[in-house]
Amino acid sequence: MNLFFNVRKRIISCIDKLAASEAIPHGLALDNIAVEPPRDAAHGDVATNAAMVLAKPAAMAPRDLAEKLGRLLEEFDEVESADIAGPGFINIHLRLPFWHQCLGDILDLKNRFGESTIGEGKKVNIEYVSANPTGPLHIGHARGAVFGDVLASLLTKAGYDVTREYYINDAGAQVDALARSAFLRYREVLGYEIGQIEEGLYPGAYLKPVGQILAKKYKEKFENSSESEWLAPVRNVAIDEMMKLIRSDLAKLGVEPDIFTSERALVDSGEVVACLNDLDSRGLIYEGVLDPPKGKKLDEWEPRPQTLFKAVEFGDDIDRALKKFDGTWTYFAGDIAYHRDKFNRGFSYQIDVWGADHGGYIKRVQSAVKAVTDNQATLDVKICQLVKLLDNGKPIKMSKRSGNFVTLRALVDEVGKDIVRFIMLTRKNDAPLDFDLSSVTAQSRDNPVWYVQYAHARCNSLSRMIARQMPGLDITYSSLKASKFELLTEKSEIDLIKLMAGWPRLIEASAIAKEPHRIAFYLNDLASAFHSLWTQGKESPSLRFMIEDEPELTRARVALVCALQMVIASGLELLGIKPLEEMR
RNA sequence: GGCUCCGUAGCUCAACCGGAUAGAGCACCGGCCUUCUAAGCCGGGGGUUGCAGGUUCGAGUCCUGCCGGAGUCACCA
Repeated sequence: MNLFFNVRKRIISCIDKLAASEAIPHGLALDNIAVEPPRDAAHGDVATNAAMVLAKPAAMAPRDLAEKLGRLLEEFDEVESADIAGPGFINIHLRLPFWHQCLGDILDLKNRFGESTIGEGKKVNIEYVSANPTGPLHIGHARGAVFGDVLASLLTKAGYDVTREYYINDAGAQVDALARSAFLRYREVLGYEIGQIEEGLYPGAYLKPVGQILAKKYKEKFENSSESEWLAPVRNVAIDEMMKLIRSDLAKLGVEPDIFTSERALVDSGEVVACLNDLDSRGLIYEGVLDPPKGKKLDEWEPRPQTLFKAVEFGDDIDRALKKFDGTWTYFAGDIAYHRDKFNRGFSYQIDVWGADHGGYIKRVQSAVKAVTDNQATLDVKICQLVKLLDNGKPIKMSKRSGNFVTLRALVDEVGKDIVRFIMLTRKNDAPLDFDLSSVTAQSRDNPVWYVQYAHARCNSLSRMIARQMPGLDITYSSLKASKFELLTEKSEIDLIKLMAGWPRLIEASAIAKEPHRIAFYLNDLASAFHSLWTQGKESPSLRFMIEDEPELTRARVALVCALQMVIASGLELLGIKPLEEMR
């Protein structure tokens, strides 16, 4: 399905032939042979460095080897020419019928076009968002949510068996602070004056409904009781309510994790203790004193003995604490157990999506994963950089402390989920992203969402036009599939097919690199090629899609547009975006 | 100071696990609307890929050292 993969097979068969004829040695390493589109389309459809890679081990001059390979490649029907260029590249031009066949394949496969098997059904766990259950999600979470969700779709399309997971940090001091904040709201409902909410608690109004739920559930039960009595029950209610809130925020964005795992449940079930006992039995835990960090902040440093994990043995910079001063587990201790738990659930391939502020935590967790799975698991961590929210070029100020920050919900209500999703993927994940509220809804070339949707809608507008102007022409799906593709001979038409033919390769490359943003960029390219072709019809009537006295040519061109629409739609589908049928 | 990420056209960014003459958009200049949505398209100028070395047939991409920016730095999550 991936044409570059197919050409690669051809090339390797040619290498085998050369080896069989003793022209080159047997068993040369083929791993470094690249088969890819040349940067400059004038160089051909497919280029390979095979001759350059093999030249040295074959003890031949690259160009001589290229010559031999090229001649053999030209024996294949679909190969028009195989030219030698530069230091020994082989540039392959494919014949028109090959591209016409591609178009037919796309129409046959519909939105399954682009599916790949490189994942080989391997289980992958993608953990993303994983925000503290202490309040509504904000705009920064939106990026991680979209990134993780689309990465999951992408890997699914590439043949992996993907599980989307959300880790609930419901065991630390933060949720105790949440409980205390909710308790204040509870007292507020009971008629007490709560005054200024103290530093360190959550002042947001979103906890008022939780206060009411508590009041309804417990009446005056905790009115005069001590914290040790009310903390746990209030905390449970508050966490439940926050998770409901978070789940509905995510759902608004079209994000629905497959499973939610609770940190507290891991602690309560003894998983954390079991995990650390295991490390301890292997001599990887000790009581020790860390050196102070070099450079800054020397003043507040006090050397203290702590329970430490030998992270250095597994690649981290220093050993890491497992217990806090009060004797409870650190977040890290829970995280070790959590990643081990994922491994025990069958995920030897794990991906975590984190915010930029957690970058310093990567080595630590990776070292733990190595230790705890005996190097049997791979953990990739993808970092999403900050999102800067702007309005007409001016930054919108946000402060989480005051409870005054732009929520994900408010953002989605303002511009819509599809736009949020697309814009979040208009930058590489590790680059900062500007999100300008005023420009993302603009209907112009510089708004990529609009531009891609417009291309999709334009495809429909062609069908409508045909129905009106050429009512006798059958452009049902089955008729389009049977149309005469050989009538498509214009360069720009074939170029469009070539671009579409690159979709499977793009999926695979994006999946390997774990870079879903490439899909958004590709869709932009596709849209651009189509808009260009469309406008060419203005100047050259022969290039129009609809030509009334040439029904067969028109049908073939509609088939081309139909295929394009399918590819755009399946790309948008991958991004979790609904393609628009018409622009309004 | 340690670690991580980033540094590409005036601006915002691409560049497919090392490939050929580094590409788009915006802005600027010049064209294209009785005709499928001009909400668009075409053309032009614009670069020592932060600097200096190294690895090799070949480096924006890999390695080392600097410069500049962001994040982070026992015990929080």
